Amino acid sequence: MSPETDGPNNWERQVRKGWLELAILASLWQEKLYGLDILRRLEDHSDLVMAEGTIYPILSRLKSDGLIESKWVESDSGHPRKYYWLTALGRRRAATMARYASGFLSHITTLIAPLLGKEGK
Amino acid sequence: MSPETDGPNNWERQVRKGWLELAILASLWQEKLYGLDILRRLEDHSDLVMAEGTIYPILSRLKSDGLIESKWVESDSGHPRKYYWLTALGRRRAATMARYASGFLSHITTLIAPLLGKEGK
DNA sequence: AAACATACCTTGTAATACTACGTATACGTC
DNA sequence: GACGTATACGTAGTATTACAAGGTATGTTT
Repeated sequence: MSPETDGPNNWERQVRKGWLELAILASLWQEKLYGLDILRRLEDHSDLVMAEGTIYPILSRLKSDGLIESKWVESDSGHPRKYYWLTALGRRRAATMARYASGFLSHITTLIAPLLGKEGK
Repeated sequence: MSPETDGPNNWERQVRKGWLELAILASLWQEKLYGLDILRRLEDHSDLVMAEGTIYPILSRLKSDGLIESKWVESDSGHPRKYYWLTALGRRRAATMARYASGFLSHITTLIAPLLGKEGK
């Protein structure tokens, strides 16, 4: 067992937290998607893995905040799906969040740069 | 009042969360610092503003995890200060976290890139 | 010795996401 | 047409994180 694995990925989880809302809005930037689809895409393309019990409450919150809208759609392969898309407000908010996040990412990048060089392993 | 300021900076807070531990470890990478000093430096150089009630519990946690050590030091300008520095384990952990964070930052950057271009204001 | 400044610390609370479970619809197969 | 399975959505309870608000201790200034 790796010596670094004892308190195992608590901090990984911590760092991933808080980005889910923005990630969901970003997923809907170009296309309408349904819940599990958003989840799978983020899992495939990003490091953002979230449980079903996580995404649905967030989608509810986003909807009640007026950032997204939804509609039930019958599916070819059985079982209906609830598709979501951005409202005008949601689109503006997503862009604003992205700009803020971008600045934040720069700060963090600068902050941790020294720790990425040679490291006395 | 800006039209975007209604649900005000909940999401900003959200995005900042989770990075505090790494930010504190990064602050201690080169030098020993005391609590309020860490807080002020992060406020000046990064976007990471945290309350006193936030930093001390984190410092306690980091210490009980064996990532940092501390020592009281008398100050010239009155009132003693508690200086913190990284342990060997803390240094390894900080480097590991930084590598993980770096990868994560890339994913997020890619994810939000489309939202940063021209935006239908 | 009273007022102020610095620094550290603690208690209670709100928000976020997770685990675990429950519900609904449709398909296949016998 | 009943049963098992797969897909998709949803909820209740819980743990963690950070914050707001307040408290303690030391030293300086007047």
